[in-house]
This record gives sequence, C-alpha cells and structure tokens, in this order.
Amino acid sequence: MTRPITSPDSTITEFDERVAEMARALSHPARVAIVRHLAASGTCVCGEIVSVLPLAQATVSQHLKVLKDAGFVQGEVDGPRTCYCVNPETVKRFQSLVALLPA
Amino acid sequence: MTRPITSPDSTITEFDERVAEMARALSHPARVAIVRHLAASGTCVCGEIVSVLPLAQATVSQHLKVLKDAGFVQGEVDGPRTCYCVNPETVKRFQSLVALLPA
DNA sequence: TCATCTTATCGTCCATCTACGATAAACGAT
DNA sequence: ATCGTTTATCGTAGATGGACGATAAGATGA
Repeated sequence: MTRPITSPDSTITEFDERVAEMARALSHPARVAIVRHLAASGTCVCGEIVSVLPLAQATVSQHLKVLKDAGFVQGEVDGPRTCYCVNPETVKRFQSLVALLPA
Repeated sequence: MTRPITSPDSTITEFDERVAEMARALSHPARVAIVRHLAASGTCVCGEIVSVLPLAQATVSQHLKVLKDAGFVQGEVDGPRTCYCVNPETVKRFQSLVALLPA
C-alpha cells in the first residue's frame, strides 16, 4: 500500500497499483450505491444521498471523500450545498482496466 | 459491511454488495499481481508466487486466502504443495458487474 | 522412522477503515 | 446581524487489514 508507484524489479506493476486503488474505492457497498445513485440522478446534493442511505451524514461525507479522492466523483459547491456527480471518465477507466484482467 | 445481503427498503442493493465484495478482494496490489501471475502461468504453486513477490510467505498465503474466499482463485492440493489457478468465471463475473456500472 | 520440504495457521503489532456525535464553516434568508 | 440550513471536518471507539516470525500440519524421500 505504501509501495512506490514504480517498482523496477517487482512483479507488482503500475497496473496492479491502479486497479487496486480504484477497487479499494469501490470496496464498500455504500460507495457503489452512491456511484449508482449519482449516475441515475445525474447530479444531486449530499443531503439527498444521506436521505437514501442508512448512514449518518458524517459517514456519507467520508464515503464521498473517498470516492472524490479516487476520482470517481466530482463535487461542485452550489451555495450552501455541494452538488455531486459521477466522473464518467474514471468509471470508464476502471472498467477498461478491469476488462484487461486475464480470465 | 455486516449488513444483510437483501436490504428491502435500502438503496444498497445486492449488486452493490457483490461489487464491493469482489472489489475488496482486488483492493491490494499484491492480490491483483497474484491474479495476473496465475493467469499467465496457468497454474503454479504457492512457493513460486512467494518468490516473485516482495512479501513473506505468510503474507502471500494470507492474500491467497482472501482471493480464494472471494472465488478468484482455486487451490488444489498436490502432494506437499498446493497448486493455485485463477477461476475465470469469477473474473468474468466481476468484469460483467463492473461493466454494468453506469458511467 | 526421521528429516525435509511446502503451505496454512497462530499470535502479534501497527495502520487504516467505518461509524458516529459534535462542531466548525459557508451560505441564504429574514 | 442573526438564524437556519447544509456540508466538511474533528475526535474517538471499535473492527478489520496487512505485515511478519514462529510454528503446526501434511506429504515425500532417504
């Protein structure tokens, strides 16, 4: 986890690091649900996500931060609230990487 | 995380649970590397994986257990060693689920 | 049998995750 | 200016994860 991105003599590649990093962001059901909900809503404020999840506001905010840090979600301040939406590029990139996994 | 698989009135669906569970199994670079290596090798014993990863044998064994529990990997006892191989069905299922993520 | 090899498991340590309440910060409305 | 609303952050507690050495368990070979 705290390994360098580039590991010259290691079999752990940058691909592995990227897949793992994005997979970690989606490794909690609430976060997958958030991504789905945002994609379905197009855009929505944090409060709405809180209202549809069985979690406290602080917890939802934390999950949103994880998703934002991983690039899955973008937040735009709109007055006193924050509008969130999915970043389709990140979702697509994750899908592409996962599709490259040899099966 | 310890939520029931089926949550009637929740927005956290079974889809979310499954994606999260499989994503968690791939949320560590070493585990992605193991899956790649096994897929490339077709099959190989634990010791070989240990030799190509910068991790102790016990740690690799733990990672293999996580992958096995998630269904990504199968282990078959072969004398004193254990032959591991990828379970392509699980990889494909994960790819299918991830592909269903709305982008 | 006994030594050896291979892998799984145990015990442990430290770090991170998840959840929450409480609070701060930012804004709009009165 | 103050109040109410909304969201982010802080602090914390408990659970889980990841790493390792040590050891047990299982099978082969001498």
